[in-house]
Amino acid sequence: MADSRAPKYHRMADALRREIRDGELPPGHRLPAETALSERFRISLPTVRQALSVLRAEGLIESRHGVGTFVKEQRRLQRRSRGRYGSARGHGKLLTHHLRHDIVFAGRGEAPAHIAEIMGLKPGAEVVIRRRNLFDKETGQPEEIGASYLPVEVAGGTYLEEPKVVPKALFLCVEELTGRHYTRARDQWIARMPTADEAATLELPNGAAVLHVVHTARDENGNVLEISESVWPADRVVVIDDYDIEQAADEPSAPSEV
Amino acid sequence: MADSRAPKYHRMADALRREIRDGELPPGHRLPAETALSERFRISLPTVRQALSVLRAEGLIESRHGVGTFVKEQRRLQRRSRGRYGSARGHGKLLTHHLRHDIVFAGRGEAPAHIAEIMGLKPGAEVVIRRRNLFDKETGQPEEIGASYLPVEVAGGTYLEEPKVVPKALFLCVEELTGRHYTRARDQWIARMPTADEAATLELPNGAAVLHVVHTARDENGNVLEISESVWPADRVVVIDDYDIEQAADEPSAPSEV
DNA sequence: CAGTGGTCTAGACCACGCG
DNA sequence: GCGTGGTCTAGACCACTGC
Repeated sequence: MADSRAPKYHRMADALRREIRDGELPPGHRLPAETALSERFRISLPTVRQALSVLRAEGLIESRHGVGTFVKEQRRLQRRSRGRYGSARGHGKLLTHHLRHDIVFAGRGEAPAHIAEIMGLKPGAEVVIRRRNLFDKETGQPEEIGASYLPVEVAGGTYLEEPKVVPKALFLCVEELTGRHYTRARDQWIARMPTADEAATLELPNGAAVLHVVHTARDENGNVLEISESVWPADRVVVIDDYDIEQAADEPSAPSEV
Repeated sequence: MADSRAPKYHRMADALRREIRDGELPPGHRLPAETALSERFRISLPTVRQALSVLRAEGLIESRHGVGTFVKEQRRLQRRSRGRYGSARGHGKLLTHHLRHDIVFAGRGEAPAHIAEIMGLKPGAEVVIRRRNLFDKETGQPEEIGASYLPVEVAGGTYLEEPKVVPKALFLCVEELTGRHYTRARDQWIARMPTADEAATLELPNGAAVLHVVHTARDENGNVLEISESVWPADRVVVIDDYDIEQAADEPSAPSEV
């Protein structure tokens, strides 16, 4: 860490990183101005900015134009993936009651390429789409971008095409409407840089990544009932999945004499 | 995208990004030297470098010191999370046969803070640790850093303390050795910047993120049997979870005459 | 208005990989 | 030796925020 042969911006980033981790620079604290840091570390302004850009990419600091550079809250908020069904089977409640749901869109639309591919449809085929943005009820901060894609034969002509909050977990609505059963699921996890739209919606600082999960649910015949995807600001969340582990089915039944 | 009021480095990044997406700059292709890009876009060298750093952070390009800047393979390799048990219950095989396992360490050690906290132990308490690095068998490229932490009362004195590849999925070993059953699990997903060690082990380019999952498995009494964590290079993988969706327990049993 | 970070330039020198 | 990207400097001007 204190390698004196390391680049200056690297050593400066290390020094500031340590001060942040050790609490000398607590969350919310304003760092000295770049010109002040330049004098303190005896490093030129461009190099100071390079060091800060490293910490910005790590999510440790955040710069506000015209205001200053601040130590970010390091607390990651726990967010629940929508990929679990066990608890909702019991009470049917949504797990996101502390978030405000904004239905951005609900109705028919063209399936994005990666969705059409999973569903086995041609690119641009029509599906039922529900888009929503989720905000923290207290701070108003955007916390999640969500979208659900349902085949027309599953959700066409139902209230799922209407831009209203559904009365219970989406999969319970689909099962009730179709009589088909959610049987098997696949979650695909990706971390990547945001699109311009995502960066704007989630109010992401420059260089921040997103965590993206694509959840595909199928019935017992392998037909897709629903694809839902969620996009979170990567540096602000830890996404949690709780689930039961199925017990061994082929476990030999205990011999009676043992 | 083509906003003429956008910063130069942003417009240049957009232009190159489009050329890469459209295949004009195919994967593996070498970009013109920074000096050539500077002339082509009529942008100063530092600003060209700023534009390239954006694309580097997105994982679209990779620079090799003294050689050049190249378009990266955009294929994300599918990696399976170790959080699923269903299929392994059947055949007991590991799902990572296309990867080479290097056991880095196996034995007693101090639990890292976040592991000790989940286990309800004091920081630095002794646990059984198994660390491994996984490499692609074909390319030799590092693909995953893995670690498993087991309470001493679970794995102490067993062959799990020996630095050898286990004969089957770890959870089957633990169930066999202890007679306890994996019952409930929690996965915690995080995307973050790598530590210096991780960046070196995974051969990550500057600014690349990692995808990190902490998997906690408990028995029917809620006691931790195992915590396993995996760290992947975020821009090279999509991590897949397949699982069965439990059917409604309160579903009315089918009438016999139907 | 003063102070801040954001953008941009024109250089210089070094470190690396390769022929 | 040559061309490459990596590091670093000394500036300049602009855009934003808050007083």
